[in-house]
Amino acid sequence: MQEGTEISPGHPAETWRGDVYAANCPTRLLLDRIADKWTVLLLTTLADGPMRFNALKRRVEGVSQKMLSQTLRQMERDGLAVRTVEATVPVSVTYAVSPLGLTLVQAIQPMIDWAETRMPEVEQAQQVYDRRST
Amino acid sequence: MQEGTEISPGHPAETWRGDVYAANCPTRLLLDRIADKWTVLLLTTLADGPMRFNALKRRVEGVSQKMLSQTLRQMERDGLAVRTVEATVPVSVTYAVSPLGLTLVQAIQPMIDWAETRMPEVEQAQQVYDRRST
DNA sequence: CCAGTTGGTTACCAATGGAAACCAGGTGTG
DNA sequence: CACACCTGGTTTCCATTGGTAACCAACTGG
Repeated sequence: MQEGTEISPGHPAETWRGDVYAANCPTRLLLDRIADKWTVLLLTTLADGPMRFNALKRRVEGVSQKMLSQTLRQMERDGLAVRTVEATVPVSVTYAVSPLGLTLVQAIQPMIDWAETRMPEVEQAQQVYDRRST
Repeated sequence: MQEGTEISPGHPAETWRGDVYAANCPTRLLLDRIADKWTVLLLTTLADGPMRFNALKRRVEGVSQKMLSQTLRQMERDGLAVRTVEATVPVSVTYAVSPLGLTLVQAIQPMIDWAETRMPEVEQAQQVYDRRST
């Protein structure tokens, strides 16, 4: 997830225009970064306001410390989140969404809304499918 | 991804209302299903029109046959895609987005649009980050 | 009869993710 | 001083996941 995510050099920009099919279109690149269990969750959580490392850990049920620090570092690298270290005692590290990250949160909001209204239909479809196939 | 994705029985529906934090809120459930490398890609590809198995494989660069069949089956179970077998020779299997799937495609469209316009900023952020930390 | 089409499944192996231990740096308590 | 405990991590180890490639079944056309 870290390596090989840069735009492959030598590919003219026009190659991918509109293709979700080509491996280097922007949608693929975006999915390479946010299509994991935690990034979207952390992004929306941070959208409610800046939060410290352990607060995030407590609030987002099920994140391991490892994935939390790993995902946050990646979000920082991608310019979606901002990490601030305050030299208090003990040291406190605060994470916040960047302006760019906020635009992504807004772009993802319709998907969240879809989940809230449509997930029951998905569950129902699963039940129908499972009953048919057993 | 197949097991443990059903709504945990015994959890009152009010538990998750609004919490992205709780493990059983609809957003988490949605992410459990679409936050992988292929589902979103296949969904948007199928949104252009129904397509046969091997056509999908050829068009979506990089999908293995295994993940293609696995992801399509899951999308069918979730009610997002419809699988149609025509008893021609050789047999032809066509996949299409369901009406429910189409509403999801529309819900993720803003995210796709974000990718098209904002990914350059992400790449720039990465370069700045990498230069700082080396 | 053999190659090639269709749409898969299976076996094997490398990479990813999660649980828990460990670490550094500092405070406060007995 | 020794010890427990807070902060925010990193490391280790193991289970699950995903990719590669081989195999399979059913049928056709040469």
